[in-house]
Amino acid sequence: MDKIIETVMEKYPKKSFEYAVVAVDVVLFTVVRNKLHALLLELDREEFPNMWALPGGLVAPNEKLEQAAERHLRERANATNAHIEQLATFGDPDRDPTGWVVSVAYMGLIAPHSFSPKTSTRYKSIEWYPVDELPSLAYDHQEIIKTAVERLQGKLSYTNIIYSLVPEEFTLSELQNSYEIILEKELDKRNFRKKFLSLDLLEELPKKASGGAHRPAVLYRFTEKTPQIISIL
Amino acid sequence: MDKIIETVMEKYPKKSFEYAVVAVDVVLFTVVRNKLHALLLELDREEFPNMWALPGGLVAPNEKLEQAAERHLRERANATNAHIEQLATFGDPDRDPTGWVVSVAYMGLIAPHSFSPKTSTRYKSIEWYPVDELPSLAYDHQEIIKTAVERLQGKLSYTNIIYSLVPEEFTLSELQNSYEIILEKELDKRNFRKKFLSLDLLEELPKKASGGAHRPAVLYRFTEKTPQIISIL
DNA sequence: CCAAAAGTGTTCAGTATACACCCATGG
DNA sequence: CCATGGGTGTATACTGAACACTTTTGG
Repeated sequence: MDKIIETVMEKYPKKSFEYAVVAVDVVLFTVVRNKLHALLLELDREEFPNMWALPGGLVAPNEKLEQAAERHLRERANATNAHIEQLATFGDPDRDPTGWVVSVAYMGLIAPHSFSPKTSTRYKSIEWYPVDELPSLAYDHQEIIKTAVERLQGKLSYTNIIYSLVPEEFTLSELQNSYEIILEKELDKRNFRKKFLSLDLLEELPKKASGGAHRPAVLYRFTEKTPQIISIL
Repeated sequence: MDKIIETVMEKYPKKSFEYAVVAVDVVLFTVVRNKLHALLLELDREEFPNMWALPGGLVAPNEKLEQAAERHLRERANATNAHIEQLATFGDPDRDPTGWVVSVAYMGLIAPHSFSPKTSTRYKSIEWYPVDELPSLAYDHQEIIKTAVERLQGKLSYTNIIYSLVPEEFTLSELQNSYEIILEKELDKRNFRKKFLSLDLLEELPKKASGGAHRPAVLYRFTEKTPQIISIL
């Protein structure tokens, strides 16, 4: 698989083609340090000095788009088991100065600390960036991230996908906190708990969270981790 | 522009490529005869005997994806002024037997009778088909239509896009009828009128609809035809 | 005993739903 | 005068929003 990609890379021309190069880019989100973060790679190319980009790359022939997105997340960032879904496709002729590259963007969601990003070749570094403090971004990746944030905010309100952004076990306060950070608004604690527990998506665990100088919180777990349409907030 | 496309068509190989061919396909919807219809073209190719396909075709280099979608609607079906938005991208390696074609699908909405489809070369005929009585479809166009119908149903409920599916002037009953057909459920007349009029999207016209053996209905018009997020039903 | 987060119910307002009859017209 | 679709109001249930104090723990 990688051999094919390298072959394509060598042939990658500098100008427009009659055929397009098809790429995938993934906006991988997680919530840490009270901010929504996206995973970014620092480019090591002269055309883009000190610029960052989304994890992604070419799609191989005989490869499905979603598989390509998963593969690049794995190869570039060592991330597996993220929930990913297609976001939108960006194909403006001038979006990549090196030629006609049509990029199918994906949104990925992953629980914090569930993998350790490691730099791959061709990149200087890999970093989680808060989406409101992004560095200088290559291509149209700024626009892609903006689209992804809006999609995430929208889907939080009518689906259960939050399950892929929190750890296996979590407290209701942590869950509420994730919503507040992503939706950028405060929620009422009593209303949130009442509503969320009534949805029957969670099971209470026998143990409790400890660790602070305060009353221990009950730990919960999602009973089902498959996407569902439900009115949440 | 067309010359470039023909050039690409001639080179269109029979097997996989390292570069993909990028195409657009449009699911153009309208509501007529109490059914949701999609526009289809009858193929004239040996590989697909008696099969139908969505209007669409290749994207030219230096062309934006959405422009390509509009152009193909125009060239293949003589349709202009449809509201179109990107739906999803379909890129499975085996979705097109002739090679690796990545298709960016669009959803289009157009008022009934607002254009006259005319057959272009390379197609035997062009026809509106009810989405629940589709003919045999080429490629993965069945799946694309299914995705489009679901998207349309979803967006009707939280946006004002119905404006692009009804004529310039319409009665509230016609509007309600469009909702009922697409959402596949009956709505209460009094509640529908109360709700819709309270949204302040419509203006009443001085004239009335005539034509039946019954009381003439007030005609309305959308005051604004730009997409908005609003809770409708 | 103090600080910190966990946990818990009720009231109110606004919105969604259910429901039935008279009106204006053409034929 | 009759068939057809147009047009109207009220009562009830439900849901979202606002709001403050007690509990449990660690230090």
